[in-house]
Amino acid sequence: MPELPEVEIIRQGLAPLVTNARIERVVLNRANLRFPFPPQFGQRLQGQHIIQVGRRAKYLLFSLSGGQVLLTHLGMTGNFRFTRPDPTSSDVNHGFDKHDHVIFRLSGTSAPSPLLVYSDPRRFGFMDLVTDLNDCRFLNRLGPEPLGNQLTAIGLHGSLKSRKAPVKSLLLDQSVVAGLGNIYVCEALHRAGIDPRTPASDLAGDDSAPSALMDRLVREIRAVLTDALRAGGSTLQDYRNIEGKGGYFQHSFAVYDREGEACTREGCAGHISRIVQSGRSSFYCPDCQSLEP
DNA sequence: CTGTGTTCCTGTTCGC
DNA sequence: TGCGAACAGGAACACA
Repeated sequence: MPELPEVEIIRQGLAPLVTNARIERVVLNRANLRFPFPPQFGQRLQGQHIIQVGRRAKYLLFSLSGGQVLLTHLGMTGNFRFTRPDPTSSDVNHGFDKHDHVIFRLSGTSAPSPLLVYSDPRRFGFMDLVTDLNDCRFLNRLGPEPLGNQLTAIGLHGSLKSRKAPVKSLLLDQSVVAGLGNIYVCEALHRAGIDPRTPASDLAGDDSAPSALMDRLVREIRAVLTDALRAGGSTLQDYRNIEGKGGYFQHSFAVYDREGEACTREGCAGHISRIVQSGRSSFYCPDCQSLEP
């Protein structure tokens, strides 16, 4: 479940290996992932050079020499790796498996193999070829990036003050804050001492200025993402960086997937609860995450 | 517009 | 041991 830190780690690993490389050939092993590939997807990529690898929210953006952008979303289980089929291997699948859906053959790469493979068992990921980044249905409605200075307490206050839905649900909404997923929303709310069920408008308060708690929330969102980045992301089952290695931030989870375990906050004797909000698990400590702002 | 529920998909885990 | 059910969840979409 790659969220912002995991996608950013992949971007950082991929960028030095593919920047300035040429896409020689693209092989699609199926017609669609979550969505159909765009028409002539492979042909339109072939012969183009990769100018740079960027990221917006959980999207990877490969800028191409022809001016277009290859947009990829990893969904739940999407991943990139380089592979070199070993001709002496007895592996009848030549190093590929049934979930390797897209193979990019590159030239001019410093990677150990010219074959960049996109695998995605659950196929929640997708790819698109975008002509105008300012007119892309996937990017148009995205909210501010939480790292950098786009996300502010004032801005978040403005987005949440009129909303009655639980703050947990809204932080998962990519149009409110871009790049958060279930893990980091749970962790940020715990760090900020906010109950995930709190109506967003209660958190925002009546004032036109952001509350201290809103300020705290923004700082904790940044902090948890920064900590996760530093740890190389979180690996539950699928996530791997471009070198095939997992991150280790999962060992620093305070609440996520810790139902029944002791709260790690100093001085708190609580135990982590799991509830379901909008069909998703929320993990929190009932003792130190308050419903009252 | 807002909030909620459904849907897609497969691998893993759990209960009987 | 085996089998089906439940679960995991990003985000588009449908709906009230």
